[in-house]
Amino acid sequence: MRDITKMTGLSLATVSKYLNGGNVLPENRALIEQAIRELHYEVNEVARGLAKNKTKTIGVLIHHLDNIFASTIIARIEDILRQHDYGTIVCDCRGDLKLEEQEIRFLLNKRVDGIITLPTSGNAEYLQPAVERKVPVVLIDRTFGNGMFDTVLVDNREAVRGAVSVLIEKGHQRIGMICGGDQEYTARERLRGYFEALESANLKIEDRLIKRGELSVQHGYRGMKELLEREERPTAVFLSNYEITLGAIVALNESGVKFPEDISIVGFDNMMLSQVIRPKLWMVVQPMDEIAEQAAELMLKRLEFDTEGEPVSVHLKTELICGDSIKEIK
Amino acid sequence: MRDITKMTGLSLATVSKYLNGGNVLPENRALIEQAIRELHYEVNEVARGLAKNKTKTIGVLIHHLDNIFASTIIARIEDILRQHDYGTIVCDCRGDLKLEEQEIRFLLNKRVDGIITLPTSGNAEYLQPAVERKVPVVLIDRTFGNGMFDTVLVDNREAVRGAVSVLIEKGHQRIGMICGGDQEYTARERLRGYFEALESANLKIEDRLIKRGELSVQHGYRGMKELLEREERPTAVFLSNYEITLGAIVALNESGVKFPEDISIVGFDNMMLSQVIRPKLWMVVQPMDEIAEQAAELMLKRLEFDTEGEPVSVHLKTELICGDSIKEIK
DNA sequence: GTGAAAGCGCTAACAT
DNA sequence: ATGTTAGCGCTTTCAC
Repeated sequence: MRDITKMTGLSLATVSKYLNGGNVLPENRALIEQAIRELHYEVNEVARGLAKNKTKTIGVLIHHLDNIFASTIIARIEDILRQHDYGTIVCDCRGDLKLEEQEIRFLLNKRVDGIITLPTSGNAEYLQPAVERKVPVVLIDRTFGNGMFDTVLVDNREAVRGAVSVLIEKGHQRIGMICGGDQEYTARERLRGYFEALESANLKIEDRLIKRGELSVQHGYRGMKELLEREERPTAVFLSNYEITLGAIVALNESGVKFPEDISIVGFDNMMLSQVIRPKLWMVVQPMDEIAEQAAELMLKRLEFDTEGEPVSVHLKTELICGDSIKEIK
Repeated sequence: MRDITKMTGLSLATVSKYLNGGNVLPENRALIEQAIRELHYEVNEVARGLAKNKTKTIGVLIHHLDNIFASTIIARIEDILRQHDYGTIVCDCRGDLKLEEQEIRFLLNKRVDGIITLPTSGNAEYLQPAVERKVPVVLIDRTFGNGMFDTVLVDNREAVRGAVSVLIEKGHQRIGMICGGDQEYTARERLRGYFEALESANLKIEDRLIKRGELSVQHGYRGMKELLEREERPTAVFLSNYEITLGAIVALNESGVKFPEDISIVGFDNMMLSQVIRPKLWMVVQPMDEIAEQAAELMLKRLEFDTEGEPVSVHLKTELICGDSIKEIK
């Protein structure tokens, strides 16, 4: 930049003004533009960040980056933010609470302008440093119910209730559920949807049919195996996320149990899976793109306008895709 | 930081030294530590970055973040780098050459210390700015054959040759291939492996059996459909990446064509898929973790030691997973 | 519209 | 071991 002033005879202030879109005499503008070209000048965003106290980067903290749901959303968010000149620093805390806390500090030290997160933790404690620094936070997929942050959620409860109701309508009474742990908001909501469906059909809730655990292929696999071993097998099982669905299907394949003949299933999260697997899976799918868009938009709004306004909560609908993985019984 | 000096009566230099692990009198150390605690002080990495001309962040530029191969690798890289105190700015250029070029500048302007990339482009042009600034670059999965950058590759050609040879051994003569476009290094290599296998078995290469296109579910789907429509159907098809495999299987399911009875297939990239899909898929799998680890390590080496040494190229082996998706014929 | 000067928060000689 | 000082590359106030 100094070189530009030398080359043009203008001052730092003028050049800076030009760079930031201010008014400059046409002749000077031309001068500067030429200098920039000749010198291959590019702004040093670090210096600018220091001077402006804004880095034009926002931190994205998620529980698992190698998770189709998360990575799809992040990809879209990144895309949108970049179009608004924001970069994103992505941190994956691998489902580790300690790491999650550290990562927030890490991002804050890098002076990100905002944080978008798919939380691991069940409480907002770890976000305290961000609150103190008044760095805006947008939550995706999970919330803490304290109403302190902008949030993008999906109607998990409703989605599961609907899907399980379909099972019930088709005559299923003993319906298994493989889901996440009670400490997770999303898992709790999905489980509640399951309960609600059973209750409103006056079916009894059997704890042995519910397999709580990680949202992992492993857990899906083991959960399904355990359900299959029971003397009174469920006639249908709800699989409450993508990884679990995958694992459960592996278990079925291995055990030679066919769906929907021997057992009915409904999966979650990945439309593609429902098309690839034969017979076609019934599946609850989330509007990933919209989740991403809403989250990015909420963040951009905070950044450009009302830094202090009331937290906003966006609720999105899921969709139930019909397939052939449910058998009508009785 | 200024507050710390006031609180402790020490100078900026001393505090800075402490923060950077220099020698400080035990008493002063204690003083500083207490001040830090009371003030909730955290380094401003932006300011530090400006002063040191090192940002401790490295840019990761990939063609598609919502791609299981890419996101798995990125997740692991991010993990490793963070353990060495490096953050990562992830950019997804969505397979767009223009964007890819822009993103490099974007990263450079953010003054990343290094760039790791899974390139979209077939030539190194867009990396020129990085070279000029002497920012180290590590290539993953694809190379430009100019030997200018550290690179982590997989034996694509060998992998496909091996897999196709298995098909041939099992009696297949008309073997289809659905793969990426000729402008992609990886696609070219895989195709060459296919050719080599056919040639060494003295089978003729039929261009009509080769479906070049995007590495997308779409292309896999259409490619398979087209192959199925031919009057002389291939008896086997090699599917040369994960998305293509997925798409092809959808096509098979839709068309009611069963594997391995009606057609044999070998997939690529995702072990999980091979377990979930029934019958079990034969599949070439890449050592994702190792790819990530090698890439991260190459980058760290450049950063900490020989910034000027000769480019290193790491070659990794793939694995061929046996399944039930190949029928022995004749 | 332009320029001079102060300052963003930190590091790195250099001198003590 | 500690303090003084200059400076990293840019923005921004305030005169002009």
